[in-house]
Amino acid sequence: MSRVFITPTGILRERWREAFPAARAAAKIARLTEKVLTDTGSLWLDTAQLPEQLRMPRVIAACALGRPVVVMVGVPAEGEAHAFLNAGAVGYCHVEATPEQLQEIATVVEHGGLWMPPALLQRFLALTTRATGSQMTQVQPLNELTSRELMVAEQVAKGASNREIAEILSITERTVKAHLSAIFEKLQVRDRVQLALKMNNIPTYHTVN
Amino acid sequence: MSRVFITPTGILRERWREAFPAARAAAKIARLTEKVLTDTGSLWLDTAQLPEQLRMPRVIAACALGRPVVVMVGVPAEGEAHAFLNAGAVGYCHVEATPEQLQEIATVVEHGGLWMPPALLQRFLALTTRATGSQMTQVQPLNELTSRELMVAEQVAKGASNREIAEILSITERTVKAHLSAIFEKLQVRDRVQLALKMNNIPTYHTVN
DNA sequence: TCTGGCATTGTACTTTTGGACAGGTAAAGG
DNA sequence: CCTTTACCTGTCCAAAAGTACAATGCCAGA
Repeated sequence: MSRVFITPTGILRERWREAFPAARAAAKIARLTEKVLTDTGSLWLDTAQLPEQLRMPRVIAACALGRPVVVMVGVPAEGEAHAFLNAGAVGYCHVEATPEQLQEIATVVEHGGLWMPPALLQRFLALTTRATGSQMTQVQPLNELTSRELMVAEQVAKGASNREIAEILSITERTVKAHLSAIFEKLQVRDRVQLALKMNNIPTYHTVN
Repeated sequence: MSRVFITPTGILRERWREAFPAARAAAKIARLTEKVLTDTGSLWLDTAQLPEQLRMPRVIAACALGRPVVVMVGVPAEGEAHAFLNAGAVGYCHVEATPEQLQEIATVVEHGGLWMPPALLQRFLALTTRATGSQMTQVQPLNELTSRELMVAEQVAKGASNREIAEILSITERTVKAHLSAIFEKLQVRDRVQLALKMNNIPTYHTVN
């Protein structure tokens, strides 16, 4: 378990060292040694001094390493937080966070949690609730589906092929098709792509146009 | 620090005790003693056997106590997760979660983090992204796509057929296919359904299994 | 008991999709 | 000028998806 800080200067800040005496620093992701890459523990990305257009690529690159990534920023911004977390980061905090906070955050993200400033979290949840609130009604026609049909639909929603669905439900590929035909009819979609999107509450080509 | 489980039966499940040997159980929030109320540690609310209309009030009541609340459900549902977390809960998991998972979750929420199943978290973030309209978050290897390929991919993401895409982009259906082949290769998906899902930041069959 | 809905599967057929192989053009850069 | 890259198209083929028509078995409710 090791904490690694990616920061332009390549030097650990005082508070970082306070929080994690064993922490290491690197100026670039490319500089990381094999050993670090295979290790566990959180990865901290300092974007405070980074030009804006460079931040997202860095976050993505950091997340690609497979370790939980916390993005540290100079000025917290909601939109940016969205973007980074959506890109795979699991933490978003201020560069000047106190050592105690840093430790808390590390604990959280290293155990599979998500951390961001409480105020931001509040905003996040409010937003998603609103987003789904309006679309909850769209899930309604799912009631028309029989239990078996629903199982098929759920698999399609995850991108499974007919063969895979047949395998999973222990039925013939033919039967899967039969269910699908019924589903298309009931949900008023024309193919599996639109079904998959509908199951995920995503507007499709024909429902919007 | 104590963990308290609110469950209709008032009896701790096997795995809960395994996870937290010192845990306590209560049938109702009103039954909680003063001592418990002033203590710290997480509060676990079992809603599996609870009628639907009773759940939300319970969650709200539990959150009012000021301790981090984890809601445990029998059947995870996105809309419900939203609602509960928005009501103040900071954890959402299955009642049958393993002791190890429970411990992880406790660690996270007791350190100010948010915990929910990874797949759900994905959906959450994707949703907020769409809700806020921050398009800049088209992440991942989408960078590798050429402009034309991106146009095709975006149409697929909306559920369009090859013929429709050809029409929209004023090219041959054959060309659409050519672009699609390139896209599949670059994004590591096998068909248009998985592409559509990936474009919408939704985990697919093979990426989760 | 009869009926209707559900689940299942079959054969046969059409459409759509995706891949293999093989080109052609146009723009950008060394 | 030559190479690379993106873009576009063609033919051929195979697999997957989807439809039409038909049939069987189960089970719950009238």
